[in-house]
Amino acid sequence: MQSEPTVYVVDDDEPIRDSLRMLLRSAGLPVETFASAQQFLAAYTPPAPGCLLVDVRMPGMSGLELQELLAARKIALPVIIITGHGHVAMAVRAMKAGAADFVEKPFDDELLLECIRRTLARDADTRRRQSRSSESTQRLAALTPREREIMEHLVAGKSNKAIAADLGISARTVEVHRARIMEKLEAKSLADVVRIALSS
Amino acid sequence: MQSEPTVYVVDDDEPIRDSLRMLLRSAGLPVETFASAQQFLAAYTPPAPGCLLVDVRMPGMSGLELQELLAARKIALPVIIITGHGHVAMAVRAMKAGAADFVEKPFDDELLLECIRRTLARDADTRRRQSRSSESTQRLAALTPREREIMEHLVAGKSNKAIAADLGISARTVEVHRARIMEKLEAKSLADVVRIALSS
DNA sequence: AGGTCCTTACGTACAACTGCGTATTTATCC
DNA sequence: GGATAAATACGCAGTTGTACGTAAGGACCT
Repeated sequence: MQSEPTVYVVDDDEPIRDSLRMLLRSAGLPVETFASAQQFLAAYTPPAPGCLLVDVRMPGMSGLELQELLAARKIALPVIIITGHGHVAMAVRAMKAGAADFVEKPFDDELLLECIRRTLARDADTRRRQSRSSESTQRLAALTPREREIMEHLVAGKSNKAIAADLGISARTVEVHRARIMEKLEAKSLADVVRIALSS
Repeated sequence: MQSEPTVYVVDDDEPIRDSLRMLLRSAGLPVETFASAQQFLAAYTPPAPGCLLVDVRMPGMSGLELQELLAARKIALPVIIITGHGHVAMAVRAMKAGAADFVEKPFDDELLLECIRRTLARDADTRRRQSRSSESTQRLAALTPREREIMEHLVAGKSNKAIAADLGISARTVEVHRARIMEKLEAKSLADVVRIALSS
């Protein structure tokens, strides 16, 4: 069960949270608001799609720290940084750290919405791509160590005979493993196997 | 013959050009300076490696415009933007447009050097990766239309027979094409063909 | 007229796929 | 402890797929 793409707003200033919630809701976007990075982290269950709208200056964990923490945990939720007193160095740092955008307060409602929509669209796109590759990863995980070993030889372009010689086993055994690999990967041809092995 | 990675400095202010040239030369980095974007464009021969150090505010073409022009021409030279009077929106725009960094004047010499070294290192890395993929592209370009068509069927996992049936030709012809494909791509196995076809 | 491309047949040799049968080891569950 | 499943291993035989040498014809472009 995967949830709907949601805009997660994290800001310690309640009036701002409320106004953002109104703005986003009126634009038809699902919103959840949090008063701190900790609250957000407690509630967010990866890898729910959407994007994060976070203020830089907050008691406890700052927006930039939250961004870095998500990156360290390999959570690919795009982050839009909002700031009241931003300067260039901070913006550059955030963007280099992978922020989707960096917006100064006071912001124009329409521009912010536009920016959020673009970010959500890119996130959806990224997730579509990743779901395909994670499907490959899952199938690969179903292989036994021996099968994986033989698959690597296959992808390297070796013949069954050569693999058998390399591993000191009979060609027949390689064939059996090969058949199992094709079955587990749902591959109908060697080309499929190579594609799946490379796409993980 | 490929040139050495060079730092291309573009700034209309001569004292700054000179001081940057001194700084970079003393750091052992090859430098070329230009007074305008046009001068740089006239002298730069893609895809020479290195990085571009460019001021935002210049008569004629601005640094940001130059950056966009390079992107439009698909010239992958990393760009470091320098500015005297930058603001956050400009920095964000430059970074979103793919700038490697965005530095405010007056800058710290050591920090700038560090930033340039990182950018050069990343550029060298990117070029290594791309040279491998462009090798594939070149080989693929040597295929005739018919060979390319058959290669696509092969990569899709079809057998010679199936391809022959699809194209309404004899299996032997497919074999001949297949052999030519392997030869031109310098592939020793079907797995190699798939890899090359996917890596382009 | 020569070059490249696309096409084909015959025959030989090797490689791969499949079904069927067998066997050992290890892990897991009752 | 015994049953069961999964992983690993091997052989034979038959069918299908692939590789390659040789030889050669038609289309098209320069």
